[in-house]
Amino acid sequence: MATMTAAQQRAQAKVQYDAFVAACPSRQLLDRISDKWVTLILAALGNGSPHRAGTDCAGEPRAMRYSELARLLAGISQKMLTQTLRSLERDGLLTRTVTPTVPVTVSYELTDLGLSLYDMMRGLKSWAETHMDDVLANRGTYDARVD
Amino acid sequence: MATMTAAQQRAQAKVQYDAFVAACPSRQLLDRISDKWVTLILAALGNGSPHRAGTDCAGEPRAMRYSELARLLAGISQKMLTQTLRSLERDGLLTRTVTPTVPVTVSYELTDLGLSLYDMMRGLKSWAETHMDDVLANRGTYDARVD
DNA sequence: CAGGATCCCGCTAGATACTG
DNA sequence: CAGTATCTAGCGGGATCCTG
Repeated sequence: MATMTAAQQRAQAKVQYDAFVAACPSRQLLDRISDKWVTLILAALGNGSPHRAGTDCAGEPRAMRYSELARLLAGISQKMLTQTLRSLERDGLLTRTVTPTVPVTVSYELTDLGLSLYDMMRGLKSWAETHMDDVLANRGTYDARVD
Repeated sequence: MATMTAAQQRAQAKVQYDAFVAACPSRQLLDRISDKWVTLILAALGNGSPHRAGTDCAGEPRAMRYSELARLLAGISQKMLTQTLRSLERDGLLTRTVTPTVPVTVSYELTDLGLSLYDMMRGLKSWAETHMDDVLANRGTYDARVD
């Protein structure tokens, strides 16, 4: 059993490190918002429509129905839409309201917490719009230098 | 060919939508920072060490060597470390300096752009620390309600 | 020391079909 | 209308081995 000292100890240290990283609030936040559809759903519910090319999103937060979201987020599959909405509901970022009409009507709306997250996303957005072209420019020159 | 109208048109709309989303600066930023190792490398170079449990990161930005980063980020594989550093260099977020000693010495340091991104990450971090416990609490009650 | 080259595996997004 | 169930392929990421 003397052979496990070196590699094994490193492996264990790694596990502990990973666990620590996973417990970090920033990491958890990133895991949540880095999901492609999460941000789009937030944007949809946050300003009444996902931002489109020309129109600079000027809507107000409002509730939306399942089918409305599905239409707005053109590329999403039913599975991912449902799954993402569920997880957001679970985290208290939005509310799911079922109205027992025939057929049933379900609507989704951001909570205060969800709105707060949406606001922070707009901060991200402004950083992105300020600096991403620099990044892309750097990327271009880097790629050109390789040839 | 009359059978392709419905499904096919939706498919095309989806492709265009996806392309639009991919071109969005916010999306590109998210794709970059949502990478697990990117944020950790940023944190490491940004304050002299990745934040640890007790010590509330109070270091200063400084250059680090490859092996130093590898030791600090205990869980990372060589492959991912190299790969991530390369992509960050490509984007102009850090510089890679080779000193032709024997054996070679390579050091990495954040650029101004990289520091700016690191600052924004700290904004994220503060949001996370303020609100993530709410999220986790909601998650707990939601799970309890299901039983 | 710093990194390139391969192989391989688990996860998950997506398509399809069905239902209360 | 608003989902659920199932199956599958693709790929990100890790482990391992090798080099200037």
